[in-house]
Amino acid sequence: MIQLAHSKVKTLLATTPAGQEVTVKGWVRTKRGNKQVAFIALNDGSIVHSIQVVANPENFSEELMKSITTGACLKVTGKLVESQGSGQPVEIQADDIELYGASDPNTYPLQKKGHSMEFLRDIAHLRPRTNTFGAVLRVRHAMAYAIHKYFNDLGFCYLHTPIITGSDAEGAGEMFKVTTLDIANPPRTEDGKIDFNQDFFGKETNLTVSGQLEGELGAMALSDIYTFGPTFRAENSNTPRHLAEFWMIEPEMAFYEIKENMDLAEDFVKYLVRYALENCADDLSFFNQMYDNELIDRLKMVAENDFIRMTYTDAVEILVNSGQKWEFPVAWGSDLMAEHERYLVEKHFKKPVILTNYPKKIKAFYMFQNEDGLTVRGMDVLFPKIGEIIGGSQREHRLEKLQERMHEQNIEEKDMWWYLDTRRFGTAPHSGFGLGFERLILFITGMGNIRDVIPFPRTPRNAEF
RNA sequence: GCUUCAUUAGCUCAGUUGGUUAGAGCAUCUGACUGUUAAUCAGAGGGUCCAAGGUUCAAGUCCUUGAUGGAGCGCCA
Repeated sequence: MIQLAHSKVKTLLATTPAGQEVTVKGWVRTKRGNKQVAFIALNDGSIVHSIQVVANPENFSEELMKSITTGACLKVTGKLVESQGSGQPVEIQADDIELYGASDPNTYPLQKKGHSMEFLRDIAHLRPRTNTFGAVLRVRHAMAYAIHKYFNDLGFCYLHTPIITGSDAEGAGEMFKVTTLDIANPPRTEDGKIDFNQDFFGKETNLTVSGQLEGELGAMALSDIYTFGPTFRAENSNTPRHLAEFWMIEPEMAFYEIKENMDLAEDFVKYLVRYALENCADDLSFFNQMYDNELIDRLKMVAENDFIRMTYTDAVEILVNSGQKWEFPVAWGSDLMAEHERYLVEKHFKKPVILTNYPKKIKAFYMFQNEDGLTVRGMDVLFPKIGEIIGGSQREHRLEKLQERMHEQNIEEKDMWWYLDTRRFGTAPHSGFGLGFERLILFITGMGNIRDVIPFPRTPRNAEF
């Protein structure tokens, strides 16, 4: 493995200090002290903590000492010793300091004290340098790794589904158009419509809103696949839980029925929560202390307890008999509103809930139809605070039943010939679901707004950076 | 998209019933201090009160419109 001449802060903080010479490189968080001694908190993003560099100003030029301000980048060489102060186990007695890049304190926007999340969003190019975003980005990385590890260990195959898609029947919301046509003066057909035959792909194309349909094609050959990639929805959604560009994990499994689908979803999420508790302890402690005192307790609760599983019909009965006053009335056949889902998860059960067997009229055409003729085998996993974290279903694998639903929803068979082929040739029961990656990170970190768990959020009227 | 709240110093905010020269903490700068921990102490500088229009003798404050941001809701992951 590569050996660098400098050490990460994370490594040094876990090293037994014996006066050994070390070199560290990072960005200054704070400097304090007097003419006799200066304390520099240096952070390189390897861990939420900074390392304390102790410098005797007499050993360095006045110009250098003045340049060491919040945000400046330094290379420090010195002796790693046990700290005389009580705030940290080790510190570096600096012998040599090199200034890589100064940072004018009058114009550098980050200060040592707290900033609002809204302000930090305006300087998203610099916010990774804060404790909070460093921690978010490390947790985000750890969760991405854990997702691949989980599925790899289970023998799933990572399938790359297309980002540019030519299918417009997915029905998961408004799509972003992809075109190379001159939008000011597009070519027209004889009847005046835009002639997409002259476009790059020779047809109308969009950014994907889901990799599911292509994922099913993979599952019908490799048995168990998952996708993990960016997803785009051109919906004008202005909430702390929606992004126009987000990342989604979509496993798709041949031979899984709805029960196995729920088992996998529950095991998967619990694994990720346990992984975070075991591997992101420093960052989770930081979030628990700074943002949400109940975060770690809540994560443990999710990791250690079974999720509630119940049908839509039973949930409606609970809601009707709850005695609550609803802004939207509860009735069998209508979709559950946020207030209903929150009541079930946060008040009634106080733990995650998986709802299944929804009325077919409110769910997508591809969901498996139950014997009752009324419901389909969809499932939603509902979490406290963030609501729906997973949506999925057992898929309708019977050709005639699938065609029937497509006709009812006016979906053209000719546009979906390749999807229907899986039902024509060796069809099999299969299931899958979608996990919103950023919603997972919201839950794991306890952050309140989805725009603060992705490096560069894309939302209506905002595509800066 | 709907509803609602907000926008005052670099940041976070206060600003009373519309009334003289718009304040605080932090940050910055200067000085003090021999080990600090969001260091502390003393002083200084720092303002197009979101924009445009209106009411009024007088607007940061009231009205209208717009912009931006937050929250709730819808759509969903």
